[in-house]
Parts: sequence; C-alpha cells; structure tokens
Amino acid sequence: MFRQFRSAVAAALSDALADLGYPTDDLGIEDPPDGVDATLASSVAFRLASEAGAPPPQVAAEVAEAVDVAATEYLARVETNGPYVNFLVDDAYLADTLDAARDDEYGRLPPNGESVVVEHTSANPTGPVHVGRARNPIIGDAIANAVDYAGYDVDRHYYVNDAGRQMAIFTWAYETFDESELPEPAREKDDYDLVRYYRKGNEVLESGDEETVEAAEAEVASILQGLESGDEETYERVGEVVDTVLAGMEESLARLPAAFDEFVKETRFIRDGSSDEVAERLKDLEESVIEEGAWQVDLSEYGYEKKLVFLRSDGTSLYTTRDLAHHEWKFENYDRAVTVLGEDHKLQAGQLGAALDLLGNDTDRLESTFYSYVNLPEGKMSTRAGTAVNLDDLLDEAIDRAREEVERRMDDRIRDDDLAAEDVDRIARQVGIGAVRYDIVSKQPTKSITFEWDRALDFEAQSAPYVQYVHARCCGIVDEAGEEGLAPDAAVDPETLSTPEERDLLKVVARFPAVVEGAAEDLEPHRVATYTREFAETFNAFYRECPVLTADDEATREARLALVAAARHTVANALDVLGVEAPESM
RNA sequence: GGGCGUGUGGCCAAGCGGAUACGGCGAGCGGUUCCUAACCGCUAGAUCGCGGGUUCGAAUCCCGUCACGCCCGCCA
Repeated sequence: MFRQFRSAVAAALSDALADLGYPTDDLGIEDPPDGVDATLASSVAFRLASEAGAPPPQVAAEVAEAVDVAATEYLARVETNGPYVNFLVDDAYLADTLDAARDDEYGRLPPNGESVVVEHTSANPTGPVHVGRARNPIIGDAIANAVDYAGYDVDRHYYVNDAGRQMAIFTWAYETFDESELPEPAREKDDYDLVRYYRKGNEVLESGDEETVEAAEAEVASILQGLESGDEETYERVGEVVDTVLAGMEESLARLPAAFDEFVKETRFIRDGSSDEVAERLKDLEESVIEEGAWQVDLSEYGYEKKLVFLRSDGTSLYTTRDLAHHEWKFENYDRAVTVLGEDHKLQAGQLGAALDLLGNDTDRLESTFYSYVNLPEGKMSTRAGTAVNLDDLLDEAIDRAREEVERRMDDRIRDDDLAAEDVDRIARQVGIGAVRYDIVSKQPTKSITFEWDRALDFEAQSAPYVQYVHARCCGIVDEAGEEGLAPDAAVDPETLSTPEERDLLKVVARFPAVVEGAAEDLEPHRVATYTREFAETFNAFYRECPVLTADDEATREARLALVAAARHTVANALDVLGVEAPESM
C-alpha cells in the first residue's frame, strides 16, 4: 500500500503546489524520522520560502492547508511540524495492507512484461569455489530474486570462460601429470580432484626447467590455436576438464543455494562465428586502427586513454572480443542485462560498454554492479596458490556451529514441540547457511570484507537467525491457533488493531513491496536485508506487547492472528528475496 | 603517475541533501510460573578521516589532502 500512498501523496502535493502557484518540479517527499507518526513527509517549504517571501513553517502551513485530503487515497490528514509537511495514513491503508498481506505471495509485483538476464559468479572453472568470490553468487542470486519479485521475467546465467589461457594450461596439465605426482585432494569431489592438476601445471610453468616449460608453452599455444580455429577435438579435450570442474562448482553453489538457468560458454561465440562477425564490424569503425599488427579501437571519446585491442597480431580474438559477441547475444534475447562483477573488472566492463555503444547497441539496457573481494586477515585468497577458504568448508563449519547452538538451546527450550533429529539437521542447515548468506548480502557490495570465522558465523542479533526467529515465532502462533481451530482468515475490522505496536507493524508490512521495487531498480539487495532487520525489531515489539492467542477478547485475537499471518508472509518473502530459508520452527 | 572505490563510537555497520546519525557486537544494569530468551528494556560510548567550499540546511554535493583497496597486458 505504501507505493499507492506515495504516488497519491505526490499527486495531491503537486496539485496543491500548482494551485498555490508554486513550482512542482521538486516535491521533497521523504521518509520521516523515527518517532514521527507520519508515513511520508515533505520538505518543500524550505525551497519555497524565498519565493514565497515567508519563513518555511508558514509556507508549510499554507501547503498543508491546500492539500485535498478527502480526494487522496489513504490520506487521513496532513499536519505540519515546523517547516515539515507530514502525511498520515488512514485506517483503510492499514486494512488494505492487512488484506494484501494475506496472500502468501505478498511483495511480488505484477509481471511487467520485461525480460532480464542476470549474469553472476562466472568464475573461471579452475577449482573449488572459494570465499573470496562468494559475494558474487550471493549478491547475484539476491539481485535476480529481487528483480524476479519486482515483476521481471528473469534468467540467471553463468558465463563460462572456457577459451582462455588458464583453461589451456589446465587441459595440458590434466593430460600431462599422473595422479601419483599429486597430493591427496582436500575432498572427494571432482573440482577438488582436478584443481591439483591446475596447481601442479602452474607450478611447473613458474619454476620448471627451461625445456619443460618450453614444451608446455607450445602445447598450451596449440590448444588455444585449436579453440580459435574451431577444432572439434580440442573442444572435446578442454570441454572434459571444464565440464568436470564446473559440475563440482555447481554442486557447491547449489548449497547456498544459487542455481542457474544456463551456463553460457565463451567458446559458443567462437564456434557460431559471432565473435568473428563482431571483429569485422569493429574493423569498419572509423575509431579502429591497426597498430603493430593488432587491430584496436580508440575509446578516448569515452574517457579511456588506452586503445582496446580486439584482434591480436596473429589474428586471434581476445576475451573482450568474445564478450562483445556474448553481450550482443544478450541484447537479442533480453530487454535488460545485469552483470555482477568483481571490482577488478570495472575498467574492462566500462570498455565493453563503450565498444558495444560504438557497435550501435543501446547500452542503457546493460547494467553492472561491482563488489570487492573477501580477503583473509593475512591477504588475498587464491585458487592457484591454494590459500583460499573454500565455500564448502565455510558452509560445513557454519552448519556445525549452528548445530551446536541448536543442541545447546534444547535444554532450556520452553516450547514442547520435541525436535526430532531431522529437525535439528534442518535447523542447523537453514541457520548456518542463512547466517553466511545474510552476513554477505546485508552489506554494501562496494565495501571490503575481511573474512573472520567468528564474525561471519555470529548467530545473534542483526543476523539471519535473528530474522528467521521472527518467522518461526509467527509460524508457532499460527500453528497453535490452528490447533485451537482458529484460522487467520476471519474478516477483521482494522479498528480492532489500535495499539501503537500493531499499527507500527502494519505500517512496516505495508512498505515491503516498495522495498522490493527499490532493491530491484537499483540492484541493491542489501536494502531488503536492512528492511528485514527493521521488520524484526518492529515485530518483536509487537510480540512483547500484544498477546495473540491469549488476547482479551475474540475480535482482538482474530485481528492479531491475521496480523501475524501477514507478518509471516512478509518476512518469509523478504528472506526469500535474500535467498535465506525461513524455518517454521527453530 | 592516472582512474575508480572505501574511510561513520573500541569493533562491525545503515543512512548518501533535510527533523534528535538506524542498529548490532563488545562494556555496565535489568527482565523468563505468560504465544520459542537465537528475545526484550535501560545506561555509557560519534568533532560521520582531515581542511576548505556550495547551500536556508552537508555524513550525504564540489575542491584539496591523507590512509587503505582495486585497476591501468596483443591475460582472463
């Protein structure tokens, strides 16, 4: 309802200003601070003061007076507080919110007919997924969820870099070394198995004797050449390594869970000729030149000093050339394209956008969001060097610690719902993995994170379990009501919900669809996390002050139960956007 | 050297032109015969890196400066 109220207020305020002869270009609508009983406020009076020749409070009063309250949906009254004009909601706002949130899909916006592809993770298939890049699937999946909730038709893609030098090295190493030369794998899993070859290969290339390195480089070059020239046998050789490692990575990512609709291989754009076709079109641009045998495009009009090379002097394409073809393919199939990238790809992404623009694409349809890597207190994580904390280990540890917590709390548990062994497993998994996801998704991606076990796996306030607990409490109440034959769907007179805690909770529930909308629009899922925290705080105040099942009278009982059901749907879906499971008991 | 990002109480961190800077951890005090205490209440703790500027108003915008991170390849 908040979205409707917001546009109704904007229209009413705009009309009022126009009637008074004031400009309507800046309505100054904002959220009032905590403790103010209004749902929206405006600070226009400040800006109008000089034009009106009157102090802001006087202008505010004039504006407030001019707003047509009766004609504005959900607007109970307009008040002023010094220079601020405050807009207060009526009971219909709360009633309609309660009604809308009866739907367990509450928070989903109607389909808008637009398609979006969200590309995320896209880590090179060189070995197990590690925590340094774990922000990518977690943020990417949450962005995709938010965009999905906001009404878009979403596909989730993982772009597989299967055509680069790293994969050529990997393939050579895999075919060259024998298992007996390698250490034991950290896990019985294909990605852990194969990464040993990759590490060994890099080790040899770095410090092997000259002759070995020379032979290896020749083999690597031949693999790259084979890929470039469309040699089927080479694709098969590289493909075996890529697919095997990727399957292992996919399995780890699925634990988050982060699932993909499609793994799009880079070699696809070599094989279908689109990479060559892009290169030909680039050559025709007046910004393109050959320097030292290599084709390059001048992007200085976009602010890039150095020219972008798109064909090597030996005529082969580069990563960016293929990525251009990849993105034109996205434009052909989707209305919008979103990419989640590490901050080290910022320059490359900018150049990609510039080149796409030169090629005649509408680059407004392309958006990128960047995150900084998770580092260890002692420095960076590296697959090659083997210094990374693997995602699997983090999730295992999270689940173990969560299980300890569940078991520790079993003794002084009031609720006699006899958790079975499978419940303990379920809760440990939901809480453990939820805590990891929430910890990462709740922070602004641009801020750097230094990984520390205790901080990442804190189950207390401002964490996933804190929010999950609210959901479990809601479920507990609804379940118990059900046992007493009470369903949360009785017709409710909203005037029954009269305490500040009840009304505050409804107002927070009302904001949820707007939070989803904003998070999707700006690709900022952490805003949903911030919302869940505020939601949980508001719910806990309600829980403390307003008994539901033991309420004084039947009408209050039913009304509060309906409110709990609304809260339950809201928090469940907010967590769903974040990709965090909502336990029914914990 | 140039570009981009980050800098908010001891630690983490939201806010990113408007009303008293939202919270958490840690510290101190208190709360459970009552719908799950993974909870709640109270107390202490902040010149929002630093210096200028714009504005009626700046954590938020601009300039400068310092610190840290990332990037500046015919790598990906």
